[in-house]
Amino acid sequence: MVAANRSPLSRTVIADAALVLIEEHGFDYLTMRRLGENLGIDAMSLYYYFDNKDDLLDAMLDRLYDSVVISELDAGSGNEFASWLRAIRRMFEHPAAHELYTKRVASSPAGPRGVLWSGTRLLQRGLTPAEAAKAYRLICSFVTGFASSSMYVSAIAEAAKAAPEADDLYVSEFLCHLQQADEEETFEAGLNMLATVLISDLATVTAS
Amino acid sequence: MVAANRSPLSRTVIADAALVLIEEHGFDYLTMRRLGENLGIDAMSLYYYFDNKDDLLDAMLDRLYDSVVISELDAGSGNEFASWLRAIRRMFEHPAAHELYTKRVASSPAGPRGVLWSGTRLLQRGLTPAEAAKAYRLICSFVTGFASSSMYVSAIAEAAKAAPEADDLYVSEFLCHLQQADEEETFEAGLNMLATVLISDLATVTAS
DNA sequence: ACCTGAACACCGTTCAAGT
DNA sequence: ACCTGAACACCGTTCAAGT
Repeated sequence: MVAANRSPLSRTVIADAALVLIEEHGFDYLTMRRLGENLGIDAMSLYYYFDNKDDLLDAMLDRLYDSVVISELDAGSGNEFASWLRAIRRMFEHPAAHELYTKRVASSPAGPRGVLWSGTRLLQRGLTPAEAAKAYRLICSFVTGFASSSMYVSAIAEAAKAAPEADDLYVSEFLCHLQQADEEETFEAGLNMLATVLISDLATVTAS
Repeated sequence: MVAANRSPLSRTVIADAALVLIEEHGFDYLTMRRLGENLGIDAMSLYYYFDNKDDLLDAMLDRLYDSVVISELDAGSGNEFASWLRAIRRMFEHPAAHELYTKRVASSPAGPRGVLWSGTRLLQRGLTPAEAAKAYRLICSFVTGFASSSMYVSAIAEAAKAAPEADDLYVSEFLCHLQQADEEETFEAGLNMLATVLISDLATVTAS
């Protein structure tokens, strides 16, 4: 019989608990010991479910990816690709996402899943494999880069205001716009640019 | 008199030594204790030069930025901005760059330096402050995102080959192209796209 | 099958003390 | 001014042992 005061444990349950822990206290708060305590078990019991901490991180990233695919796809609308990219951007708003992604995407099952999904969509749109690869590379760079830079542009712009160059009126206005700009609007502008150049007319970019 | 068997210490000398340590052994190898040993001093002496480890990391990122600006600028060629972006991409080839950038760019002096430099260039090209802010956001997203994804695309594509979807001929060709594509050529395609859309004709993207 | 507890080899950091 | 060494409060992980 399972103890009444806690749900039965599994890799998924533990990974989700770890994500919540980070939501509440930040990435560095997550330690095996604290996670164990939070789940009501000895920290070392976690090694029954995971080989090591990296294995846990991989599972966490995979859970984040799950939440994207399940919730966001309005499949068949003809624009699933764009809405998937928007969902990825939103995924990166989770305080764990960026660190998990850069550290573990190469080893988590989430990595292949993302590439295969995107690649398939691009090929369906009629791109050749070579074009699709180049398009994927540019799109993925923009989306992940945009998401990461979201986290610190505002702080950097704030710090830059103290520099002597910021006495210049245009420069200081530039910095203000950097802080106040609507993230979603800017992201859409980027998607727009990518769609225009890559999908309907990739050849002009491809031809070096 | 300074001991003959080592150069006099300073923040700069120590930060450079830390960068070398990472080049040789990877990011996680860098600990205060190992860095101290490597410099021939007690690890705790490092706290005479740095408030804490984050302070050291900030200094390291600033040193990486230094190497970019000094070496790469063919100023006055009319295309300093593009060559600066290329130099940033090359900076990210240093095994410490990505981790330092994402962790510390918000607090290192390198952050403001980069924003001010880029902003000034964009304004000189005749963009309004609002246009320059949007352009900076998109360019910065692409350049940093491209640099980070360079580190793992190939590994992800390799892993994806094992998935059942990769039995499809087009998909497997797509994955091969992803691994074999010339990084520099793809990066140039991205720069090209940004320059075309943002700098000579930003308005069409800006107008939502 | 699932969990515990002691133990090991590390961390970053503080502080009083040395030259 | 520059450096040391002991000490503190942590880490991740292993392993033999318990139920």
